[in-house]
Amino acid sequence: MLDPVSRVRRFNRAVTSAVGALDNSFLGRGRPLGAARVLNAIGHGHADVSGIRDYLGLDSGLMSRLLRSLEDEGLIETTAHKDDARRRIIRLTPAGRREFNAYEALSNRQAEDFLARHAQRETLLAAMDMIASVLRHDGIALHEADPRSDEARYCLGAYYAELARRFSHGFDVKLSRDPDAKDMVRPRGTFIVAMSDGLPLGCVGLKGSGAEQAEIKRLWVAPAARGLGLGRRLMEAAENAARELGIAVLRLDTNSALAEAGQLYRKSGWTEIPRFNDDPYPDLFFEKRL
Amino acid sequence: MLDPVSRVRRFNRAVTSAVGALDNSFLGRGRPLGAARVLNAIGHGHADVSGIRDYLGLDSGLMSRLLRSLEDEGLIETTAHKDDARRRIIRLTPAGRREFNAYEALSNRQAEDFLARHAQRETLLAAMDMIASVLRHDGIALHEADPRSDEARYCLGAYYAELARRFSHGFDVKLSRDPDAKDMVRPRGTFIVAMSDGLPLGCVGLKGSGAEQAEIKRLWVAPAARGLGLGRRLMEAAENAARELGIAVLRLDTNSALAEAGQLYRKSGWTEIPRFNDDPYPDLFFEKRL
DNA sequence: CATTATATCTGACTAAAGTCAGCTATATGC
DNA sequence: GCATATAGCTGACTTTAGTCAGATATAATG
Repeated sequence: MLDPVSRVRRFNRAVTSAVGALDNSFLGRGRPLGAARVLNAIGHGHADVSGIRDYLGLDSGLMSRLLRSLEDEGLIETTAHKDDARRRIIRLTPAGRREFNAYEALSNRQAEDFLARHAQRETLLAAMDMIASVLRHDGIALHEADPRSDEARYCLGAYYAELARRFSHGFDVKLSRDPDAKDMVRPRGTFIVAMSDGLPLGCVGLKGSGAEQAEIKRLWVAPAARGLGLGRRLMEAAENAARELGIAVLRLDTNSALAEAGQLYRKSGWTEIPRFNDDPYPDLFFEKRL
Repeated sequence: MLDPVSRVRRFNRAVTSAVGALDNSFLGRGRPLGAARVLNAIGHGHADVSGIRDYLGLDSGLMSRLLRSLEDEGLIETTAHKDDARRRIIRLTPAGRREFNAYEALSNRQAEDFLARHAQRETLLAAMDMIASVLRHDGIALHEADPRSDEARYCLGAYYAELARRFSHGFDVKLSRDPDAKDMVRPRGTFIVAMSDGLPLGCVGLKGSGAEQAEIKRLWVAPAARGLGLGRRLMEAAENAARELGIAVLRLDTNSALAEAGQLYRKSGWTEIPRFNDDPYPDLFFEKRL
């Protein structure tokens, strides 16, 4: 009925009016939108003038005036940067914090109303995660994290849950060769998570032993981020980290039920090798020389 | 990791910047956004001044000036309404049509770029359909349509495809008691589709025979619109139409694999009755006295 | 036909956003 | 130490959006 482009544009129309409604609710606090946006940027942790300017895409003159008006209202304080007195650091005053909290409450309220309109929350949220991930595709950042950190554990939990769903006989971490977290921390190995605006979207572990051989473990990409090439990016990051650590040969095990993963390995220079462990879950084994 | 409200707000942030980008690309044609929006509204078929004003939420004075500026550019022509000379009818000139097409090309281009960034188009489009449907929840309109019309056939096609997916032994329309289209057109019966901004989201058929008994057929709600209470709305509309047509008893058949449907019927005054036909697919039968 | 309502337009205004040149203070490189 | 670069600020300006009170023409009503 509707072609794909029309469907995207239908989405755009729907979303444009919803965004407009949020803007209008922000005007309810008697402050122009520009000033409200600057206040919110500061509340969300942007502390330096040029950072806020870049984030909001504002002209330096305009920015300066908006800061002045917030200062006149007693909502912010500015001090010179410790190492560079040309730069200014912005901080919310207690009154500014209260005002920021009021804006936060408005935003939260709107988000709750949106969710309340829909019975299948999780389906809807998954759709929103996916779209936000595509839109902010360029903003998906990979960084190394401790495998015991919150974001890493979130990814691992999602990974195990997905294996349990996809393996016909389920999945129990305890039966699998659960890599010791210490082996996925430098200098032995590392653990990499992909984050997009606060939401973890993927992970991969490099499990080393100090020897010149290491293993890739726990490659996972959130359903919301599939199709964006994130698996490949994670694998490249893991391989680069391995090279840095002086590792010459990488191995990994996987299961043929995870078709996308197998395809990714074959397309990026991995070769199938015979079984090299007695873990009950994997049935496919790969190797790559760096 | 992120709570539901934060996820909605992450979505809002992503979408706000995307909408801003579209606005900026629209500014590239050397015309303020307000004028561009009016030109687009006209191009999309809004022909009367008050219609455009309501659609865009503009003040009458501002609207008038924007029309004047488009007229000065030679992009539109205004004539008096045939029956009411106070009202003005707006039409694009050939130059206006060209300019409108340029905006359309920009929008289409953006939509294509968006789709190109993602491997799984259909998944992404389904997510966008769902969100647009929730956002435009109030704009989902039910209207009667010929069961042979494009929108009705789109719905029926989706309905059959879904049955084929959900029935363990598939579904073949030819084996089922396919209601004759004539029985779902007034005065015997009717067919109702739910449309949201050009996208069909659901349907239901009322199959009559001229007698005081009729059957409900083909109740379908698009996956993108589930959880919005659309099934109930469609059923109410069908029951109202039945009352109008002087029908006293409604019957329907369904399959226990379609759990949501059975639940809906039970909750809205239907009672289970014994099998009343020999169609191979249904295994549950309901009746309701109006 | 007079009255009232409606659709659109015009003039006069304001607020907000944005632009740009030049200023001041500080930092950096040679 | 001096030239140059950088960060932020100020003043003067323009554009865009929006508001509101009438004005004008036409339509509907009794």
